[in-house]
Amino acid sequence: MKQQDTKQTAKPAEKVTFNIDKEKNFSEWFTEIIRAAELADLRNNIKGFLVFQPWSVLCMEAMYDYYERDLQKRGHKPHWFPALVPEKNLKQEAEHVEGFVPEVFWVTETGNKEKLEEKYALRPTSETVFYPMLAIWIRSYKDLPYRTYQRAQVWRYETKATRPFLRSREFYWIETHNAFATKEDAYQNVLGDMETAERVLHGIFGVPFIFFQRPQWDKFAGADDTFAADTIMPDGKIIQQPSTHMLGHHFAKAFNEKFTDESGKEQLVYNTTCGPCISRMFASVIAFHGDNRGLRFPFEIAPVQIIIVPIAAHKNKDVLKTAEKLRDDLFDEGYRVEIDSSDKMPGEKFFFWEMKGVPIRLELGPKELESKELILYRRDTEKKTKIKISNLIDEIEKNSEELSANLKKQADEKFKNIIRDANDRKELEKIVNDRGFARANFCSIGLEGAKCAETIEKEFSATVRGKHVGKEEQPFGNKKCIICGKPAKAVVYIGKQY
RNA sequence: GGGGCAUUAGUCUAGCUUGGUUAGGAUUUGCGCUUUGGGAGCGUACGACACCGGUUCAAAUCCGGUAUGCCCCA
Repeated sequence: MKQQDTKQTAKPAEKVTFNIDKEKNFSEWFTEIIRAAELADLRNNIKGFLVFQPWSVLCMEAMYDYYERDLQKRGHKPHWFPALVPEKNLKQEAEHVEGFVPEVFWVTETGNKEKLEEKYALRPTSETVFYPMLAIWIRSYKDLPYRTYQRAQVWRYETKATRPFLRSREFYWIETHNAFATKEDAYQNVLGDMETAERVLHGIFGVPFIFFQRPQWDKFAGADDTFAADTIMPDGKIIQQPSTHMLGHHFAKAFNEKFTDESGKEQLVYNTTCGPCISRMFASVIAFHGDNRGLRFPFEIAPVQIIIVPIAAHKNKDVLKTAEKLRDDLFDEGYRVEIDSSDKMPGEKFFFWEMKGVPIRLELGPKELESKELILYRRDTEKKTKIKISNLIDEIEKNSEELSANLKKQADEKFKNIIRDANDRKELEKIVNDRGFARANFCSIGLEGAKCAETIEKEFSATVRGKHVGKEEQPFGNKKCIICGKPAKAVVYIGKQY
C-alpha cells in the first residue's frame, strides 16, 4: 500500500484506473466499476434498459448455467415461451392482474398503424402463458410432479429510480413454473428452491442471504405464500434475491389445471413458481466481492479465469510461444483463459486485469523460461508465488478452490452481525439507519399487521421483511408489537430496502 | 409519485456568473519510431458544446420544453 501511495503522488492523478473507497462511497464505486470494467454501457438512451457488455455477459452466462444445472437436477425441464402475453391471459387470475397490470408494457399496433385485435403485454412474468399449456399437458397423476422453467427477459415499468443491474425495466432471470398433486409436494418444491439458492447463490457465487416468509400484504400477486431471500449491499440497504411462491389453487382454478387422481377423480393441481434474477444476482456478486481496486470474481463464474501476461516477449520469441502453449493446454482443460500480448507495459496490464477481477494471473518471461517456472498471482490475497510449469494444472486447481472459498468466507464475514434486536421504536430507528436487519416483535404478518407495517414505512423508511424461514422464533422481552403494543404473534425482521 | 442537481471529443474536464476570435487542456484511439520484471517516451493525425424550440445583430453561455444520468424524499 505504501509503495502505491508514493507512485500515485509521483504520477498524474488520472493514471489511477480505479481506486474508490467501496465501503464509504458505494454508489460512486458501483457506477464507476460498471464503466471502468465495461460491464454495461450506460450511454444508451432508454431509461431502465441496459446494454450489457461481454465482461458481465460472460459471467452471467456462467451463472445461468450453474443455476439451471441445479434446477435440472431437481427435475425441471427447459422451455422457451413467447414474449407476448395476450391480455385475456394476463387478466384471468384476479389478484395477478391487480399486481402486474400497472407495470405492463402493452403492444397494441403494427407499423402500419393498424390496431391489433387484441392487446399483448410484453411478459412481466409468465404464469399466465405457462399454466394454460400445463393444463393441456397434464392429464393424470402419473404426469405429476411437472416442473418447467425458462431463462428469459421480462419487462416491467417499475420505478422512476432505476439502477443498473439492481432495478431496471428489462431484466434477465429464470422463472420456474410447476404443478403438483398435493400441497405437501408443492411445499417440498418451495423448500427445494430455497436449497437451490443456498447451493448456487451462496455456495458457488459466494453471496450470503436470509430467506424470509413475506407478510401477507407483501406476497407475489396470486400467491398463498411468498418466500424471498434478502441480502445487503455495502451501503447497508437490503436487496431481494430469489423468491419462491406457493400459488395454491389460484392459477389452477383460473386456467383449469386438472388431473385425474389414482381413484379416477378429477383434482386441481397445486402450482409453485420461483424467480431467480440473474442480472440482480450479478449485482450482488460485484457488490460483495469487489474491493477498492476493482472487481473480484469467484473462480467458477469469472468471465476470464486466468490471464497470462508475457513479459519482454519481443526479446525472446519463445516467451510468446510458451505462453500460447500454456493457453492452449489450459483451454483444453476447460478453463477460460486469455493472453495479454498487447504492447502495454507489464505494470499497466497487472493493474488492468486486477481491476477486471480475473482470479489468477500467470506471469511468464525469459527468467521463467530458464527455470521452467511461472509466477502465479492471486487476486484475493494479492500475493505472488513461483510454481513449476509441470505442476500448472494442479496449482490452478488448488488455488482456484482456495480463492473461491476465501471470497465466500470474506462475504460471510461481512454478513455476520447484521441482525440486532430492537425492543422499542428508538432502537428500531437506530438499527435500520445503521445497516442490516432489526429483529422485533410484531403483532402479525397476517393482513391485520399491514397498518403497523405502514407506520414503519412512514416513520423509518423501512420495510417489514417477514419471518426468518427455518427458525421458529417466539416473541421476546415484553412480547408486545413494537408499533401498536398489542400482544405479538410474530418476530419479524425490518430494514431499509433498495 | 414529488423535489433538487447535472449533461462540452471514446473518457475526464476548463469556459457559463457578466452572451462576442478558430471552444482550451489531459487522457484515449490510429499511424511511425522507440520501449517491456508493478502504470514508459517522442512525433503526427482524428475527435465535442445531449436534443427541440425561444430571446438576440450574435448563444456552450440566458429562457422554456424533452431525453438520459445522479442525489434526496414518498
